[in-house]
Amino acid sequence: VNGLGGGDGAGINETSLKLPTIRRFPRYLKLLHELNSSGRDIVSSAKIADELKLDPIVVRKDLAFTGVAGKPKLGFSIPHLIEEIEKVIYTEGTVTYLIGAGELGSALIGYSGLDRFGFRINAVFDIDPGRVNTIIQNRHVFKLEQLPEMIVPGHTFIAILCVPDESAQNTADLLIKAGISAIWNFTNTELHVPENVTVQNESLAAGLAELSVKLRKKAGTAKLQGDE
Amino acid sequence: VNGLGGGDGAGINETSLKLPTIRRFPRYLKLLHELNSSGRDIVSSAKIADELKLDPIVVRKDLAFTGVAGKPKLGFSIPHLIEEIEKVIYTEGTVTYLIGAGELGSALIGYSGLDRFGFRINAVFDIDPGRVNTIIQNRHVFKLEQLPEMIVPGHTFIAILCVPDESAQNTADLLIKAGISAIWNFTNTELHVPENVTVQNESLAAGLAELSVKLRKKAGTAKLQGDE
DNA sequence: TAGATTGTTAATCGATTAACAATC
DNA sequence: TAGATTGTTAATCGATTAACAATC
Repeated sequence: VNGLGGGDGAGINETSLKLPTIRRFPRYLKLLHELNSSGRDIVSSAKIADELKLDPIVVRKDLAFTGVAGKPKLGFSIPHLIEEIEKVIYTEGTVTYLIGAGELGSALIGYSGLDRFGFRINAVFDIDPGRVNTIIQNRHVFKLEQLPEMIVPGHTFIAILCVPDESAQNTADLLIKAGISAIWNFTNTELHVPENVTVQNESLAAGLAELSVKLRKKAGTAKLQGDE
Repeated sequence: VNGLGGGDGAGINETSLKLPTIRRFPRYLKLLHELNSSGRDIVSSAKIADELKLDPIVVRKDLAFTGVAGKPKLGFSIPHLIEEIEKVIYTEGTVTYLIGAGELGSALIGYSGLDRFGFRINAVFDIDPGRVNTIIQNRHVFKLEQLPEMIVPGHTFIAILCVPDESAQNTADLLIKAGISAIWNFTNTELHVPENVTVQNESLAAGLAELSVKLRKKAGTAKLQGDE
């Protein structure tokens, strides 16, 4: 599969791939692209760990999943790592529809931060007559009712859900009925979906809560010294 | 060890608050508000677990951190839970500045999904002359250079970083120099900051990677049966 | 060879899950 | 009381950290 040698092939073993590892892959990928652009061809786990403030052992274990073999005393081939990590992250052969061209939705249309991961929104939908058939961020906005006929067999369809919290479940139901494979949920609503539909929740609220507690902890330790 | 001294009572013991618990708090809060609006006054851990698809034991352990005592056979007081969870999540006494009024930045200004957490952007800054001194989302955009003079002792200042990846570190350096306490980082750049500055990374790329792998795993198990 | 780095196996740590006692 | 739910202690599971062998 990946040229590098032995038949049994490198390539990712998705079954055992751990969630924290998956979430670190984009960080590796970005760094590797930067190193690559600067003309480097090989990098050590120590170097990566240093740049990303990780433990070198974590890096080695994560990279082991790519199947790319490192060379002792030298490190890992940057192009090979890039190739293999992209294979995991790339949403190849998927069609992505954005639902809800409001504030957050239009931001995602205009957002280029995910381009390097092969991310591309294939069409934009909305239910608001004021938005339907207008151009937002250079993209035509389709009527949501047109979505079902744009879902055909042979591809994986991902819906990015950017509607108001109140309409989240109703819209999800419509998408599920239309045959969507996955929902990337940017609302704060807990979606109820059948087992065969994948949901990825993106919760700003969770991040804000985390930040808030971090700050309070810091303030706490700053004030009451001599504790601990 | 954490004396927290006399006052005990209810209230959160921040020291031992776990990260997964913190990230679940907003989900509890949203549900509790909904139950409260529907006229309920008390709720069991089983009911919460059912609504949020969690294990009831997880819910009880999480709620234990709030210090609110449940009543056997009945459940927990909804208003009390709301009060205590809000104490953890609310960014009280903090001043929040948004840096970068591009696509993502303006989306965050217009986004109301965090209102219930007491979230409010106090001022908006940008470096682009085409944006400075314009009104975006009903908010005046200040010149970034004006930020330092708007940081004064006695408050905690949070910067929401929505600038292009390439200018992320430079902008962070400027914010740190100005005396910011925390950076909510929406860029894909790994920020290098001194120890006393809190960073909260919000990575869309991590979420996309997670979704991508989930989908591939599902497709894999659907296709190759009996493999291993 | 000597040295540095990979790669794997074992130990620790933390979070979830399970079991059960306490209580209204 | 009986029953249901809380709350705590123990067991399991998973991820990180440590130790060390393999290798170029």
